[in-house]
Amino acid sequence: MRSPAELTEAFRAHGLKITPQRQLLFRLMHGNECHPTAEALFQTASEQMPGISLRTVYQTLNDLATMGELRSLDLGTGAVRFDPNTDDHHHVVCDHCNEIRDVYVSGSDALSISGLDGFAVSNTSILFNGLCPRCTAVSE
Amino acid sequence: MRSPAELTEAFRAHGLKITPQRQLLFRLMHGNECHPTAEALFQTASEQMPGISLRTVYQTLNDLATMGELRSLDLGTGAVRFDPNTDDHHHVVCDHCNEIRDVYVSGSDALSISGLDGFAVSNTSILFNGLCPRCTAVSE
DNA sequence: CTGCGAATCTGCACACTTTGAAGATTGGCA
DNA sequence: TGCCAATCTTCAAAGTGTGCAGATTCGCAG
Ligand SMILES: [Mn+2]
Ligand SMILES: [Mn+2]
Ligand SMILES: [Zn+2]
Ligand SMILES: [Zn+2]
Repeated sequence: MRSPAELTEAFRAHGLKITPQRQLLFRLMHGNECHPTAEALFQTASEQMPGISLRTVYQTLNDLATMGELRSLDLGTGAVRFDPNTDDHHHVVCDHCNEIRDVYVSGSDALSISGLDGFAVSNTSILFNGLCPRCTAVSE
Repeated sequence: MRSPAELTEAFRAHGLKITPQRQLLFRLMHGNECHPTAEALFQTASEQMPGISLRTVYQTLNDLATMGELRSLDLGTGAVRFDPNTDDHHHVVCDHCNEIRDVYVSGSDALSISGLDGFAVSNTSILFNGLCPRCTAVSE
């Protein structure tokens, strides 16, 4: 996802309005590495802008995802998560505390895969589940 | 997942009761390759047993999943899907009609992965998205 | 073959996430 | 400055899944 300044330019270029709500979300998402849910962003946003609505958070995040500025991820944690990192990468989820980290995988072209016959695959995602370092330490 | 007869035995052995509802679901799931949702199974079950409740379908499927007789899958299609195939395998989902097929992947030990440091990974799932043969044909 | 009691089933309420729709507000331009 | 389409807020509702209470029934003891 581009910087708040660049996004502001891009929005203007597309004839979209620059509202304080959008600018706030640009800032909150830029460089955000914690893969927040809309609800989590709403909480944070509400501190800086009391009265902002959850609906607007959803709307803006979905718009940004449609524009390709961020990815929306269903990692099986109940709510969709939003990721400004649009690199080709994957994720690992802690089954205990839901912490999420980026995972980079290479060499996947060496996999031998059967069952995709006839399918036009447009996306491949690898999801790792387990316990994060903290939760591993606690539970032993 | 084992056969309805074997499951009946296993249930008895665990002190669980054999009810017509459970037996019906044993039959509906055995060898079922379409990865149905609880709601879909409820529809089918209702034809053969009018009055069966959706709650019981959920309950029974979850019990079977807990026993390891079937896997519950979140493939991002909105509702959890149930799979009597407990082999180590993955899935491809058609983004247009939601058809799901099994995918077998080997050679994943040759992948080079970074970002899992400290995580105790207990499960890895690969999800392919795209268009099934039928939907590919239609949309061209 | 009964009858009992614990397990199960049903029906309903509710939590949670996300979206639809209508009316109020406002950014951007004339 | 004023207009108006775009945006925001608010509220209702769809869709999935679970908790709970009371009705039913399976499995066994007598
Ligand atoms: Mn990420
Ligand atoms: Mn499968
Ligand atoms: Zn953790
Ligand atoms: Zn299809």
